[in-house]
Amino acid sequence: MPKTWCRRRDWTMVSVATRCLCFLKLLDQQGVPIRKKGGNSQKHAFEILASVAGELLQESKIFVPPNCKEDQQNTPKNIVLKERDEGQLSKCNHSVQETHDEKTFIQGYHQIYTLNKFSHSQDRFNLKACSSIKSFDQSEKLCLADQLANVNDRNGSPSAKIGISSLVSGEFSEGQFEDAGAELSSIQSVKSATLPVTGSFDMLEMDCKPHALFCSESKLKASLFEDWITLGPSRHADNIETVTRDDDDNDTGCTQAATTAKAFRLPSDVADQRIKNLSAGRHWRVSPNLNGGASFKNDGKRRSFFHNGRTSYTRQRSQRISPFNRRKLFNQFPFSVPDRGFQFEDKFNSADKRSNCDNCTAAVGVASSVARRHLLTGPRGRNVKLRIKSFKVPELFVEIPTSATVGSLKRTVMEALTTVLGDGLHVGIFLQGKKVRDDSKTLFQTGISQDHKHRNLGFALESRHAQIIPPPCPGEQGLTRHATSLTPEPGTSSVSLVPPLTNWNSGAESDLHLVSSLSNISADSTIPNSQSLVSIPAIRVETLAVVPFHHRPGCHEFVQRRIRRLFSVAEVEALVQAVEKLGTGRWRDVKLGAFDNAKHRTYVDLKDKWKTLVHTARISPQRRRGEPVPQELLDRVLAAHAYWSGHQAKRQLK
DNA sequence: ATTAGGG
DNA sequence: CCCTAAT
Repeated sequence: MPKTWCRRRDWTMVSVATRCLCFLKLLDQQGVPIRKKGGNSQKHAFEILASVAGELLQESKIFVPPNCKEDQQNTPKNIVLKERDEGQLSKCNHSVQETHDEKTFIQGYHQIYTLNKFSHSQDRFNLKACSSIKSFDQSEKLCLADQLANVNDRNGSPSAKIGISSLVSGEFSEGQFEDAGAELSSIQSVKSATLPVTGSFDMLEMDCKPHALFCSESKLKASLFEDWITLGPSRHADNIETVTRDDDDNDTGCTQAATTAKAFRLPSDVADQRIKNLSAGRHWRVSPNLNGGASFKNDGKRRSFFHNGRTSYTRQRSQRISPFNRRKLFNQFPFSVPDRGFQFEDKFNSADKRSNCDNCTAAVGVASSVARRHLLTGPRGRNVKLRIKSFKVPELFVEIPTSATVGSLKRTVMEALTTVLGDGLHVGIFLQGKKVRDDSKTLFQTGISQDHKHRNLGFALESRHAQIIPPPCPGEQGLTRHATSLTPEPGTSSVSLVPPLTNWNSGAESDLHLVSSLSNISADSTIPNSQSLVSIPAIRVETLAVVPFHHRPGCHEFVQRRIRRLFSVAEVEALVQAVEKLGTGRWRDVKLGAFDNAKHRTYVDLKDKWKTLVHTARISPQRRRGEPVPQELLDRVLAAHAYWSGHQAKRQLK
């Protein structure tokens, strides 16, 4: 029988208190006497809270409040972590999603497991998570300090400095909670775990800061631990997905440890496995090789069927992270994954909350080396040379009985692979960490053509449509069948990664040229991992979308902006005319009506332009800059604006 | 996906 | 032109 464990992945947007509650409840349900003092259970619960606190801290959902005080008696050097309130959040320009209905106050270390109703006077939670810092090493503390500083900058809260210095000086590191036990628990175990390398990466143009690595890792650790803690015979199946893996001999003991609620030591190989599984940006459930069908789903809410027939809905973590957090993390962890799962290193190949798993996040290590003599505009334009070392296939999830043969395992994996590759993938492009969706931009405009060393290009395989792949017929649903049904060129059947890529390319509609060039070349090469030098005519790549890649905070962290394109008088004229006709609230219609074939003008652009036009029309001609707009047009702008404003006001009155 | 508005 | 919030 395969080993099974559960994990919970729906914490992200829950409030601090709720999380703590959940964790504690969970412990309780698993038989850990969380309310007792001393002993392992206390330590365990504490570490859980530490894990939560660490994660929250990294997400900047909590901060060190001004009134941070030390609890002289029990916790000499307490850090008080406080959930941000709405005011602060809005200052930071993001919203708070937490529900504050569970008002919980966790008081100090010795009472940390006692959850009291938080009576009144404050509508927020305090989490004294002093010792949570304990399990962080110096680098992580630095990282946390960074984040605190960041928060600090935004909030202007001087007291966070205290927290920072304390963190950095390591004041909280040791010796405060002896009774928590000297044993390093699973947090540490997990921390030291690294992911098996499953893909190749091109680190050519990357330099990494050690502490950034630690940050990512600690974050990973937090979420991993958080997930791991739900191991065992859990009773809430609703939010838990069951993960099964086939084990080799070594795993038995480890898995047992993992499924025992009280065994908090997480063996590193289990940790590896856990991380690996956590990293499942996408899950594939492949039924045993001979009977039963493979069923895949890759919509936002995956629904997987278990052997026991239960269903489970799991939302992808990535969708639960708030925009703020997303950006925040982005800033903090230069090497974490941008939205679509471009990844630098498998170590961070986690179920990173940023990797949107709706799309097959096939990560690609790419070295963008840009040739010199280019010119994008015009037929004799320059070319951009891209070397894509490898495509990383989206994570597969395979379930197979331990009694299966190695050969059948291979076939199963291949089947899953073929399915995902045949599932109409397309290429997403990242430039400096950001994905560009505007296919109409040229490489030149997006900056791909520029020869910047620090500029990184990423390609990712993304699913074209979030549709459900019907389970194959039972029995003979092998690779060939998949290949046949899902790809235009049947029978390209060699069991390797390259042919599927080719097939997929053939099936792709847009972005086809680049992709086919790539795949053709890789297909040509005999070595699967070979590096292909691909020369792509600029014109053909024109349809590609590109996004800037992210950088580590200190360094030239410029995000590639869209190229500024001034509105010509003719465009202004068209805009004015359209707005005169349609009004100021129907920018989509304006776009469709007057700028439908101007791909680079979005309705937002038009709206913005109208805004500036109104402004321009109101200021004195001397203050206007740029290409002068005829006064006649400006007058029309003012007239139309006045008219439609009044119109809108009237409508609102009614 | 659109709209509205601040930056 | 970017970013967000709110629809």
